[in-house]
Amino acid sequence: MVSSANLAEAANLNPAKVRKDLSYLGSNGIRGVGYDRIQLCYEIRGHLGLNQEAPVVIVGAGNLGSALANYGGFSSSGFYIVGVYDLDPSRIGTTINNQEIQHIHHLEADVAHHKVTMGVITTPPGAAQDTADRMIAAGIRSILNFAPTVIQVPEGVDVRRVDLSTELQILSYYESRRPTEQAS
Amino acid sequence: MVSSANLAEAANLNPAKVRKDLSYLGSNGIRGVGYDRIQLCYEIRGHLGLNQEAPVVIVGAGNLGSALANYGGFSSSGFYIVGVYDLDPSRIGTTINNQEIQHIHHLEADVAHHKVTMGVITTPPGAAQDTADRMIAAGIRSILNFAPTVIQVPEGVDVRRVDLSTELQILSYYESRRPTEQAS
DNA sequence: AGCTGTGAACATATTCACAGCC
DNA sequence: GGCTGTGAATATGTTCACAGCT
Repeated sequence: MVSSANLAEAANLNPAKVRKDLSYLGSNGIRGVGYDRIQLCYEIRGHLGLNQEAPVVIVGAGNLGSALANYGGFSSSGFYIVGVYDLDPSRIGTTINNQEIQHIHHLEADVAHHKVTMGVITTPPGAAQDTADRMIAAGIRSILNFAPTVIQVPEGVDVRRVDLSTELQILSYYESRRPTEQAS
Repeated sequence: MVSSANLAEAANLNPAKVRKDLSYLGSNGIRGVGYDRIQLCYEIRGHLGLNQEAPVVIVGAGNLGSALANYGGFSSSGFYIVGVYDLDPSRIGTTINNQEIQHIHHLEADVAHHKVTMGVITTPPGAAQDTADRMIAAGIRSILNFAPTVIQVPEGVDVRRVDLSTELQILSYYESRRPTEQAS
């Protein structure tokens, strides 16, 4: 069992906020006792839609694509990597994390067969738009774009662009605002 | 020149919010006209601390470390990569993006010499804590941790943990909430 | 005329504080 | 006794609306 005070401390939050937020998932705490960890995890994962495995494809088997295919948290968060695709013949047929890299022309059939709705773009910037077009034509409706390019998509397709340098900028912002530690 | 209405449209925001936010940087718009793009960029970059180059080190020259070292936006956002470090002899001496990968034992001297305050951890999870300890001992005060591990740091050191699967989870959440498109 | 800067109005988020249950 | 669930109180964030400058 875990109390709202425990959770609040771990997350640097106010206990009342923890309780109020959890109450939106339906009341699953026990008064005088706290929350059951197992049930709570299940409840939260359910609300986030992580209890059923979602199939994804990764296009671009460079360093970033390989890193994602290997990323432990990726598969453990309820995602199932249907395939990793590339154009470069020297990469095709090699394996990353037991995934054989496929030629991009396998994309359409795989997406259809596994009913894939989400795609990850880890290509060089120049290839990102073409990749997105191809994904969308194949039936993908949600795209995670790691390429440093803004891609155009039709109405109804959802894109999230992730810029890896943003986090460093945030860190740097706090770093630049530190009170200068000076001997007095 | 660009108006708050232009910016608001591009960012999917209310014009008043744009104006209010920009007003916190000091009033640099011209009434009846708008904001000067050049000056605005300069002003914003200045406030974010991106006008001076900040030195960073990357420890872990695997796929993710390599991807970061190559990442265009990384260096163009005002960061200067002092060095990329690893333990694996087969990686040391190879180059990524004109950076020769160094043995980790060069870390301390490089951090001191370039007055590095920020470090990026892209090691396997098992090595993350040791890496952090070593960075902190060398004088680093802000750490960006891509390894899927929670690391312990002393008071006064700032850590940001980045989980690459979080963005996919967010995308997946919206995907799961889509109104089901059904022929009527 | 057209757009900024900003107080006032409104909306949303967080915290308090306590009744209710175990 | 101890912890949840939640209305009421407070704090924060957003938008309106308009005076004031160019």
